[in-house]
Amino acid sequence: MDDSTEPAGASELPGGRALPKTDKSEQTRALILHTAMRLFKERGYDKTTMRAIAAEAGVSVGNAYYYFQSKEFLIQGFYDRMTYEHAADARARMAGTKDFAERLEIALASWVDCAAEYHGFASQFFRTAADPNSSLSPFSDESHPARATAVQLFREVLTGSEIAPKLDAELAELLPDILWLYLMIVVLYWVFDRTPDTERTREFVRRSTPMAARVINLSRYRVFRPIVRDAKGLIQDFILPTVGRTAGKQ
Amino acid sequence: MDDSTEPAGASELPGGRALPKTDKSEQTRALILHTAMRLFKERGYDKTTMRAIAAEAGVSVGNAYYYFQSKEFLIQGFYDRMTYEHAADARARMAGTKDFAERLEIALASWVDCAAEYHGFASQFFRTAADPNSSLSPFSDESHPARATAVQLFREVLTGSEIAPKLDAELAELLPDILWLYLMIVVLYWVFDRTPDTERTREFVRRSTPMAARVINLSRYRVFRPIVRDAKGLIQDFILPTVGRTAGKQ
DNA sequence: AGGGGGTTTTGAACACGTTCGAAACGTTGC
DNA sequence: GCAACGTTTCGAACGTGTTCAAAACCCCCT
Repeated sequence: MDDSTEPAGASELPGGRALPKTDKSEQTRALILHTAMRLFKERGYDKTTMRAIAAEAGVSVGNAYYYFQSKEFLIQGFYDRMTYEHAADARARMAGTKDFAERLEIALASWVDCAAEYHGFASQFFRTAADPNSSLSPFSDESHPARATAVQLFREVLTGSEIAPKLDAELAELLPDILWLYLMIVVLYWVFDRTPDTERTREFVRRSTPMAARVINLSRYRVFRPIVRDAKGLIQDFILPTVGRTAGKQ
Repeated sequence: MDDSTEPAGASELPGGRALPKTDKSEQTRALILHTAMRLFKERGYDKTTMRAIAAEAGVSVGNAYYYFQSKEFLIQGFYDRMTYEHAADARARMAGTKDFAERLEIALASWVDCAAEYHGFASQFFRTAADPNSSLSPFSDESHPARATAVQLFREVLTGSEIAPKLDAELAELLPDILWLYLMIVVLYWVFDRTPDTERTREFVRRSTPMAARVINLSRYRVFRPIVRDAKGLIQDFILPTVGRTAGKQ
């Protein structure tokens, strides 16, 4: 419900964002971001002009650009925050559950819920996120913190479930990243979803998670060894490196 | 090597493009498109201004807009054409091959080859293609012809192979669309690929096609019945409808 | 009090996609 | 020849994202 007022430094990336010289500048920054998010929700991304944001926030256009490299960058802050909120919400919701499929479903459903209010303009900036050169791309270096947070969540989805100990260690290592990719697919589905309250995406999650869980479960059996080994190799060699290898770090 | 001079009507969609009143206007249209493509290749999409295109083509900006609804629409023509060329090239290349995995690999490798010269600016307009509201989206109605062409190609990849008759009929029905989705993943990979000559994507294709073929092969065995059935249901109910159901049409 | 240095803020100016009313052109019928 | 009408072409003007040099502000030092 309430946005605003960044976790203060939590999402301050040393690499790209504006330099926070710590004082009321942080307040201005928050004000601008807050105003922008409100207008985005009210009118959509494209229809919200930088001039409108500045005017509404009571600052000059130039000032907005002092804090945010570009209009797109206004989104990164919100993106980080949502990831963080999602992780917290998902953890809380799956606390009492041990079943892997259920945990996975909860984690994904939680994302859909957290993102719900932004669905209106999500597609408009999804375009930007799809640009490989954009720092908004989920694969970019700038998105690394958010990605790491999400991957960590999926690690917990796994380790908190009863199938965790039964899995091949190497596969268990890869799974969090793979599940994150799975989330990316759900996000893609969600962006394109035009049904009321994105009901179709929710249904998609309900239907697909048990199957995903089943596949992972089956991977333990002897018959599947060769194919699982190949799949692992493929993902390890071709997918994760491109995606910004989170695996193997801490 | 040579672009230009649209197949004359071949890619004229009744829905969206400019109305060709048949005469030298078609020539102007082609001139503009041709010039645009050249400049895109030379300088990239973003760095090519409409003014530059118009100037270079020796027409006014307004004239360019008379033929093309927007800068993005300049791309659709080329997109259609490439799809067409790809289908032709792939067919020729896999003519003598019966092995499914090989045919699949050829079809995908052919795409990478056909797209090679556009890789430079592909990522810049890929952004637009990722917008669900854009007609450039591979899932949009406007892209339906191109999609249908590609799906048809994959149908032939399948029917021309020796495993075709052994497959469950229902699955065989779905496979062309699924393989097209596979191509979309390759495209995604390719867009993000920064290696010289997109060598990594080529390697990805070489490595992933045999595995895909193996999975499809395995689907015939009894043990996998339930999971294959679920997967089929999932794709049929949730993926294809969203994607613009080509399946079931002729 | 007065400077000096960094930080923050400003708004005019720029570039580019796009629009639009009007002009030029071409064809057809007289 | 010319008038009428649809098609094509033009280019000035608009809206918007972004830049930049200068001003305002703030805090510390002397």
